[in-house]
Amino acid sequence: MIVSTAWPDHALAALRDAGLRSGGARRAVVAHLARHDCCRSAQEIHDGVRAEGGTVGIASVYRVLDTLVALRLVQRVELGDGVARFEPSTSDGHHHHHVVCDGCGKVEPFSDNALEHALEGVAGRLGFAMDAHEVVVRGACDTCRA
Amino acid sequence: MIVSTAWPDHALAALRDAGLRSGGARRAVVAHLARHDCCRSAQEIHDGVRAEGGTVGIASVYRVLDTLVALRLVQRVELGDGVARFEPSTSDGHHHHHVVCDGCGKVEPFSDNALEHALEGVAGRLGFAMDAHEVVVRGACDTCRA
DNA sequence: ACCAAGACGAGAGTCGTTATCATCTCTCGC
DNA sequence: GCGAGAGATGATAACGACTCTCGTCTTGGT
Repeated sequence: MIVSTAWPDHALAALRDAGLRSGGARRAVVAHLARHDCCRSAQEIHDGVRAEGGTVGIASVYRVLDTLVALRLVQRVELGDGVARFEPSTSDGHHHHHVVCDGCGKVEPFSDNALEHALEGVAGRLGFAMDAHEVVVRGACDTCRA
Repeated sequence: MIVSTAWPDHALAALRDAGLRSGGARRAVVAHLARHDCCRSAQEIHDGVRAEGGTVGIASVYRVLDTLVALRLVQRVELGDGVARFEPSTSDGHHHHHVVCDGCGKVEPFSDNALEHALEGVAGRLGFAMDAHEVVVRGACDTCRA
């Protein structure tokens, strides 16, 4: 779950390797994502960067996120509230999923090997070359249930 | 995967049990869902009902779907394209998930016991009372890969 | 420093979804 | 069956997330 501290460098290097230039918006979005490694919406990123003095446009945020997703540097996450969220994807293939509490809206990450194995089995059985998957568990957290 | 042929009756009965009335829009949406048991968007339902001579408003479709989801008669599914889809949820607890082909957009349902067990294990470990979960597998189907 | 390609920001536009409100209809008590 | 009121419906306006467009600015190579 820990995003390597080298992630922003890795991401910027990958952008360059892809033949893309280094612009202010890209740097700002990458830096912001690196500081908040779980589930940031485009709006949150936009506001966050602005709060730190940057002047990125919301369009640029979406553009940068699009690029990062295409390069598999960022994973898009949909929690069912109509807002796409984004988080850095680690290069070592280790990733996590999310539980959402219907009561308080709290989001918590988790990872589970049995789950990953089951998904690989399913993909193989169906003749799919799985290159991504998303799991969202919904329920009531212990405090909301009390 | 097979939706019981009794689903529409079950759904209408559940609506009544919840103290709700039987209006034309509810019957039309339930009937349409029963005929297409996998992944229908609100727009598709609206168009489908209209094509059959009904006169439901799009607002009513969303309202009815909202009600059905709240009563757990219908499951909301997000495949990542910004459109919410809906399908009947069987009363016996048996449900399915979806694989989406990034190449041709084909959607296929699947179900897997190991996956369900893994999810239950995760929820228990986190202290969550899981009452729903959604899994989307993304990849290339065998024809798109060839 | 110059220049072309590319990146950027602002704002308009698109589209799925939700809220509003006046009208209609179902259900219950008579 | 009938009337009344609560609830359901449909058209439309409003909303919000996201995308497109376009003119300007920056980057990186020369």
